[in-house]
Amino acid sequence: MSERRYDPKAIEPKWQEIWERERTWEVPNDPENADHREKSYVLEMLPYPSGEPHIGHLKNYALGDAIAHFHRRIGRRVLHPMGYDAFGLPAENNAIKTGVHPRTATDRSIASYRHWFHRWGISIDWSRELGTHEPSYYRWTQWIFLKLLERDLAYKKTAAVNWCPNDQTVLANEQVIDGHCERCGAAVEVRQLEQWFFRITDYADRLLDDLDEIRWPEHVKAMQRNWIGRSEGAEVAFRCEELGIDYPVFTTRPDTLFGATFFVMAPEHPDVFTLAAGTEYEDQVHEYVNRSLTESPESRGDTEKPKTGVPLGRTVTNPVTNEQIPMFVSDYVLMEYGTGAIMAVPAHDQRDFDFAKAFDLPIRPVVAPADRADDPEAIAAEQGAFTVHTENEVLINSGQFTNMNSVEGQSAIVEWLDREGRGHFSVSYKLRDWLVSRQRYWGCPIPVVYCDRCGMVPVREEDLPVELPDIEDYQPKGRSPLAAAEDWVNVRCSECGGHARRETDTMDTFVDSSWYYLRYCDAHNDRAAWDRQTLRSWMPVDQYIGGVEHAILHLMYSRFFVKALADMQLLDVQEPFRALFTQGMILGPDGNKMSSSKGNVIAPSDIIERFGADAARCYVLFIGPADQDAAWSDTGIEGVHRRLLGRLWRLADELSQNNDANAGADQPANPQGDALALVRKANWAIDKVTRDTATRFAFNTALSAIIELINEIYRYSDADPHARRFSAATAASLLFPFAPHLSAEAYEMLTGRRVWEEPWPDADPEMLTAETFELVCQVNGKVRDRVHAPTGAPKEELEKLCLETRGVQQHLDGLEIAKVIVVPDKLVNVVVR
RNA sequence: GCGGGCGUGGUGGAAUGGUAGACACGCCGGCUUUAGGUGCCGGUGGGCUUAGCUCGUGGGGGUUCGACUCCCUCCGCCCGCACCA
Repeated sequence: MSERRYDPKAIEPKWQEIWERERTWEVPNDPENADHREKSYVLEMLPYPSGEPHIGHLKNYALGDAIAHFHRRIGRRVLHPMGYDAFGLPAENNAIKTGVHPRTATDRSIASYRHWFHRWGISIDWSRELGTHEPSYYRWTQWIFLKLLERDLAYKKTAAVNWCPNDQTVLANEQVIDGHCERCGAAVEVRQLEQWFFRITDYADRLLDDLDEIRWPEHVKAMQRNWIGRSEGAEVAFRCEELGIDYPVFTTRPDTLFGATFFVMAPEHPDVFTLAAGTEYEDQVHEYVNRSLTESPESRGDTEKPKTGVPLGRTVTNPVTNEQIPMFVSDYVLMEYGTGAIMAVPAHDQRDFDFAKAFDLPIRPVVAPADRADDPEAIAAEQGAFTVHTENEVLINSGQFTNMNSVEGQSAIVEWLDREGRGHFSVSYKLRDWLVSRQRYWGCPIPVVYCDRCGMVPVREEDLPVELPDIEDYQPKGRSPLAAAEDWVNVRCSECGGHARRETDTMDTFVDSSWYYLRYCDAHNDRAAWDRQTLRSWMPVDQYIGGVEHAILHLMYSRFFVKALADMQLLDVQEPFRALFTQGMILGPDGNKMSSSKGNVIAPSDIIERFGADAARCYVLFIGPADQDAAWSDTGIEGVHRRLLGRLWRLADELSQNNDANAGADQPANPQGDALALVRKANWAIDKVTRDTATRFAFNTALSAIIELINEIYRYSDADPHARRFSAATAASLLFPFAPHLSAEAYEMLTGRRVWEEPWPDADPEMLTAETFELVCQVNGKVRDRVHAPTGAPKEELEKLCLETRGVQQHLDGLEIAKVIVVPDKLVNVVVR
């Protein structure tokens, strides 16, 4: 007789075929909301198709799928689609190396990803599948670009931009990490180039404020707040009398204005040469500025290096003291923040202090702790008496503002400046406009042409898409490879019919992925990017799941898109992703990030081959809290394979052999003894798994509860088969979101029904409590005994039971009982002296 | 420097202010097996004078009848940002 055993290779394809054939996970659009079920849009970040999916993808989609399945079975109408972020540099770099068209390599990868998502049994509505590189998709990416252009939210300007010499393209600020290209790691250079930008800075305040409205992890919100970098302060004008020019500065500490003893400009400031012209420092300034501009952003940004700079040979007037203070140029002042010039307050700013020391400039304290305000000399004697902005500081050496606390002093000084016309309240941001043009081939063409006569002309909507032409040479040469496609570049102007040339830059791929979740809602619409009514029936995404690496880029850009499109009355939400879950990484068995160079890569295909998709999916969720990193363990997945899946399968196999007509799979009516204990355990598991899955995404503890239930069914091997069958069917039902194939198989064996068509089980409240419980008996907070007590017994009875126990008696010896705390149905604590 | 988070057995980790260590890995033992593996059952924080007692959640302090959990403080680690005025 051949041994019957759990065989995922037989089970998994069987169910995958059924789901495919019956299109089980497809969900129709319902713009009129005729279906009254609550909608739920569950979405994992779309993959970038490169090679084969890795273990991180498996975790991402196992997570999302568990949520999607759970939502379906609690009665929601679930949208769970899939697509591919298909434009981008890796495919293009591969094309340069191999000559294979990026589309060929990309489509091959997409086929692999699609294959594996099926093989993993992810419940996707495949009817909505899309790739951002398909003209039917990027036609609408171009349409959105034109909408932004119409609203002046897309614009072109010459600016100092980050240039990656290796990838031969510009990069967005967000794509520069420590002065290096986030993609290839080459040191980034600064170049003056004409580029396309999206005006995301217009949305800075709304992007900041609306973070309060969404359920996102605190650290992701913190990163976005940090990146937007809003600071409140004042803009103050410092006048250079010799040239008769006002130079505004931004400061967050206008209360320290009396301590501004010098003035510093960024090397990029357009006026530094004008200012230095004719002074003794003219040559030195030229030399210093040229050196600064050629220095790498990385070494310039080094906060450890000593302060350097050159005097400009001019002075400006401090508007409150009327003193003439000297002007300098120094590379610690950044052109891109504030006004590119600062007032320097060396007594209260470390950087200004360092500069003052290097150049022997006066350091004048103007803020002091309240208890030392009468001793300005002592404060002045202390080097670097830096302060923080609190209610406990007062202004000193500050004219009419002296003795005010620094908070009221700040507003008083700003009001005074305002009255005098020397300054005003102001807000500054770190956020810069989003640079979206790239000098590369494999991206969405920017839909504008440059007419010899009319200048820049947007492509007409009816002429979209501007299709990406095939080219011979993908090699970037400092301009887009598209520029060489002469047939494509040269066109007739849609305005005047004259000669025009196409824009040859393509868009940053983050533009493509900033709106894909909108397209899923109405994926086949060929008259519009989406129907507003249809969009309203699905948006926003109720649960978004992905890696934290997209905390700023993708998640900020998508929020900007939605707000801009909402302002154009094209959609009806203000935020794309109502809730966000950031999954932790799966590390190699050695605890390091997986990389082929370390040789610690676990390939999903091997794992699926050895243990099956269900085991792989359960293991990555069982390994630890899903938002935490965790190291892969081969023995760990074996445990899930054997102790969870194998044991459940054997139970189903054993119990389904029993054809006793009485042994149905529904909850037995009046269980007694072991059967009762088992039925209680099953209901406990229902309650536990439901709460862990619905509210906290604690899949690790949900799976633990299912394992406990299965262990219990084994332990009660002699219990009434009906109770065992019910418990096993319950385990299968609860396991379905995590291990859909085995669960479907086991559930069918036990009940003859399809588990995904069953509602999520409800715990029977009667079965969640027993008639007795174990009363914990404490003396002074220490457990001294335990005793069985009737559930719901009055406090007096519990107190009496506790005091009678031997363990408690032994610790009461000769002591006086001061107090007795009773927690009903739980414990009694006797406080003695 | 600023912001976010973390610190519990040999390991991954459990624990609405109420029995610390669920569940799993590993290890030990038993049964089944010709054997190995599989399977099933049991044990497994440290110490001690072991019916029990005692110590124990990074260190110190506090609140509380009771603290892994709340507050203060120090130490250590991880992540993000960073001459941002």
